[in-house]
Amino acid sequence: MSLYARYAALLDGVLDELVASGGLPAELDRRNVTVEPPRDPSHGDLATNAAMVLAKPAKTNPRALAEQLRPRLAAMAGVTAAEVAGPGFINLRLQADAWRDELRTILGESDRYGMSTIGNGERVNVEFVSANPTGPLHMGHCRGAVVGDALARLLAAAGFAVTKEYYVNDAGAQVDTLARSVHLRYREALGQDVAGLPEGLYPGDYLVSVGARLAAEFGDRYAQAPESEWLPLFRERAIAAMLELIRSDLALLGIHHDKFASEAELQRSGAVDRAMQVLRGKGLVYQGVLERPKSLDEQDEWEPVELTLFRSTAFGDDQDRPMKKSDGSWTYFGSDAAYHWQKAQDSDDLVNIWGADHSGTVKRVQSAVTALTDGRVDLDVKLVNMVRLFRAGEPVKMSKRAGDFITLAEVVDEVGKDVVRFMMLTKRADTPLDFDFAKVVEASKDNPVFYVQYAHARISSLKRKAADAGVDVGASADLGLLDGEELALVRRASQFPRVLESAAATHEPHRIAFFLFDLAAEFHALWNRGNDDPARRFLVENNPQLSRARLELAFGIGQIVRSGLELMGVAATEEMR
RNA sequence: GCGCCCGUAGCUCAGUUGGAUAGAGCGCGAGCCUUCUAAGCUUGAGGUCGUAGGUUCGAAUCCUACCGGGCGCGCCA
Repeated sequence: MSLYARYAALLDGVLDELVASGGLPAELDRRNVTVEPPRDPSHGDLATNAAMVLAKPAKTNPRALAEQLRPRLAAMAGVTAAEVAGPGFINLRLQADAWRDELRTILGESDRYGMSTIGNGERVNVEFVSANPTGPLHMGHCRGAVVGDALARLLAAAGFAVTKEYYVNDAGAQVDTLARSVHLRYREALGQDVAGLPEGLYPGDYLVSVGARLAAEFGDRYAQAPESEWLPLFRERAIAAMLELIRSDLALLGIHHDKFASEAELQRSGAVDRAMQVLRGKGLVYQGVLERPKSLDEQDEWEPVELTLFRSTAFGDDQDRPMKKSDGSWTYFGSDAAYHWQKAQDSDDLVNIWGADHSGTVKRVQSAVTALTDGRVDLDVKLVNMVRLFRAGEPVKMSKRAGDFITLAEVVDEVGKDVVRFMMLTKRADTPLDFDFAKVVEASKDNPVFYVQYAHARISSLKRKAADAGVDVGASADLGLLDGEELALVRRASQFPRVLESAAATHEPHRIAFFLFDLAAEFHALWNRGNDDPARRFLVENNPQLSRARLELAFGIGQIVRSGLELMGVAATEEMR
């Protein structure tokens, strides 16, 4: 258990005592009571806002309550001083040994340190990527893939039971286009002159081998046949091939989904019908005509048509949304509503990672989830903004036509999985991100990937060099030899559990990257002292005891860096090359 | 016109889900180093947190209204 959690529990006990002795009313809401490291280290090791939060419901003022709490907190184990400060904070100073104990805890718990149980085993479904199965993944998908996977790792580390899911949009018009594109490649493979690519078909070379395989299997059987004879077959084969391609692209990033859910299968199973019946039973489905869209110009044509609508306005959406088209087939939203209902069957909470261009559809799906689960399940949609690609400062030009885009595989091939993953997490998901092929592999302090990896490599180098310095890493260490400056690094590292919990709770994996950068910076600063003063090095010549203690410190920091990188899905390097 | 997101140092961005004197990197200024603990180090300046109100012990954070930017807004996916 981390030090912060331990003192939070102790504080809770003190509040219980105060309630028992009549100093505080019972039944106070303590949820907002925190035990945190003060921003300013001169304020001590820990600070609590208990007096400020509880004063009003206890019908007293913060300073008075703080004075009441102060002696009791000062008497807690390991506390050397408690002072009331500012508007009613209580600052605690701990024995220096408290941080030495925390270092022992880090080393003892190793990769379990910081793992949390706040998830309480709740089932969370994280749906991400879900790109249409019509081609390889490109950079537009990359960020969502990394953010989703990192979030899944975070939630698992925070004690949630996580399912990673991919929704395969294999029921719309796009997969028919895919099938026709493959049919063209199939005829091409048979030696027919297809005379250029018709408008609207997918041009990518990745379909050539799919067509060739079909030619090898079926010969010219479908070359002249009417579309109705080959379309379903070609569609099925093409989708399977594209999913294989997508899976291998994701594998390049170390990403593996637990479940691939098919939209077509969902429709065939009748689940979409059932979802609509449920909504109809709640009076939320009706036949109606939508207003003319506001985005249309005066001269644009528009025919009012009666449609099957879901009353999403009852849940805060701007307008009701069609579930069925006028031809009787399902809209994308109709399927999606049922799909989310399906996910909600065995989930307590849902998370979707979507491109920011889908922001307009969030509310209708949330409305459907609320309606179908009677509010039991919450859907959080994380919107992921675009990645702008640069080469040494120059924007990489990409035209949508002719399949001229940078694929995920190309990027991973050029800079490596770990660099891609780390960079995708260096900004909040909902803001645009610049990705410069030159900068992300630069070996300098400006490059956060390098900077964090470098810290870990330095620590790993100590392991290799210890023997040369006559230090036995197996021997016991006297952590009493660590000074305040060194213990400050432990203080920083010990915030890892709190960072993990907040990142998991807010669904914001980038917080881990920022924490690791700060920790690495503080570590490098301490390391650099050794440049001027050899006595400040981690391995001190002719002083195995001191070296031993400092090694423990370094290894503890290394453990946190490793754990953090693991959450991001980034390998910790042992050596820089 | 409506909805969502964003607005924090010259630039790119964090900000512990309402806490104390708002942080980091780049850039800029000033020193230092020329090394094998390597791909520099130390330090300084730089802010009406878009604007104006409100909520309260306390607001960059929550509410309202404006200003500015992005995305979206037929039965597409």
